[in-house]
Amino acid sequence: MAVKLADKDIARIARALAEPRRFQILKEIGATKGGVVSCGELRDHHKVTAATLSHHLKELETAGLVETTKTGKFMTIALNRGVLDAYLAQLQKI
Amino acid sequence: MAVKLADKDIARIARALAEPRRFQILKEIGATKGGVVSCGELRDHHKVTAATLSHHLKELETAGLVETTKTGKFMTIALNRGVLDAYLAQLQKI
DNA sequence: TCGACAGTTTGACAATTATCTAACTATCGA
DNA sequence: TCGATAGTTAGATAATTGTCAAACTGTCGA
Repeated sequence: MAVKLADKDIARIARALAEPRRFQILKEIGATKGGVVSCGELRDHHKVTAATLSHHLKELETAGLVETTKTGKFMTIALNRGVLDAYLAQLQKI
Repeated sequence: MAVKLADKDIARIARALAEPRRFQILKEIGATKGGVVSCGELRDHHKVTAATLSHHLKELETAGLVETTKTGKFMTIALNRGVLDAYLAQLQKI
């Protein structure tokens, strides 16, 4: 069974998902093979500044929905399916 | 298979769920037998004015997550599990 | 070492929204 | 019919947040 999320975790995840751009980003990551994407790829698909993108990624990361790893200059963002699934499991139980 | 939701529908549902009080209300409705609750019961559990509660119920209804029926002076709110499930199904596919 | 590049942080601004009060509509019982 | 009660609507306010520009940090190649 998945981890039980506290109410505040659920709220944070829900807020992260409620922003259309972040939802899109998440779908984009999930659609790639391996569930991994580079920051540059995201910038190509979203007409926002790097600052804005950075902000959104931080929201997703704080919510636990993605994990980022930095190798040298570049960053890769990976979907954390475990957290997403845990969130869905909680909603399922409503 | 559940109904396919448009992106804007998903966004609306996600926003409805992202508000802690609304999430709580939804859980409360779901916890009752039959998935139905009266407006007064909600007022007992939430320390907000009737106006605020009305606002939240409208958000949930617009999102399709609940359906309300008015009989005389009173209102009953029912969880619409179909919409919730459709939302979860979409997230599942990410 | 230096410049270019990837991403972050900070501060500001605009849009959204949760909340309240007050006034309103509608229904029921006396 | 009147008063009380259930819920809505409108307008105001405060908090949150998506966005940008500008300045910053860290890394690589020349």
